[in-house]
Amino acid sequence: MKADGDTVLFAKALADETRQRIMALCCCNPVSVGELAEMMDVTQPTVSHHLSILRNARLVTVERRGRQVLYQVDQERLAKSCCRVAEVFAPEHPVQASTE
Amino acid sequence: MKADGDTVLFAKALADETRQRIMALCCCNPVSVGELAEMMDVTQPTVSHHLSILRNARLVTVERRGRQVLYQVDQERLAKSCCRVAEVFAPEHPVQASTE
DNA sequence: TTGACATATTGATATTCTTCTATATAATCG
DNA sequence: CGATTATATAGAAGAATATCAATATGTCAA
Repeated sequence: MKADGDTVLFAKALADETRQRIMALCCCNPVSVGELAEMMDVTQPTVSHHLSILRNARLVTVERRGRQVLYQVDQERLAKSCCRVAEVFAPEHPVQASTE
Repeated sequence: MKADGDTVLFAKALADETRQRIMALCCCNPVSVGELAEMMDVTQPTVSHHLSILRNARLVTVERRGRQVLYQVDQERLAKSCCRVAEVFAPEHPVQASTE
């Protein structure tokens, strides 16, 4: 398997401490933007900005609930991206089964 | 498993197209800095700079051979880092066995 | 429709990162 | 040692990114 833009997009989306904190907070249940901003020491626009990057990399799912917008990590997608990175850069390492 | 600086360091090291190309070129056999620079359209200092970042994240191993320095992806370390990311941010996803 | 609330977008600023040229360090050979 | 080759480091310029305040957009309730 060869590298392509996907692996770069994925790594860039992951390559920020604030984004990783956001992802840790909404890895296992939907969380609103406001809740995220409140739990972290950054402003709401900053959270929105990071969420848009995560959305772009398809690492989160979005669900509107009234006036709130709930975000949650797309665990399957994230796990697949991780596997893909391993397949590309560590192809000889004994590893989980590929999905292709 | 909780996130820590390691996952950020790992993602940042991976988050550059040039570095991913370097890693693809030396994923499966040792390659010298000069060879890398020649195969890519960047200068030798640029390659050295990126290699130092990869070294810092322990994603490559280094071996001196005469005056050349050979770099190679540490596949085991890379695969483990990938698994760790999946464990942290997709803990509920059915996945490869953890090493701890 | 108006007012209140939740999120997204804009624009500005500061920081971080990538890349280059120039130079230093390290190793080998005559 | 001095010359040559290979890699690393330093310093600077430009691009990309993170963050904030201000504001726009969208949604609900009265």
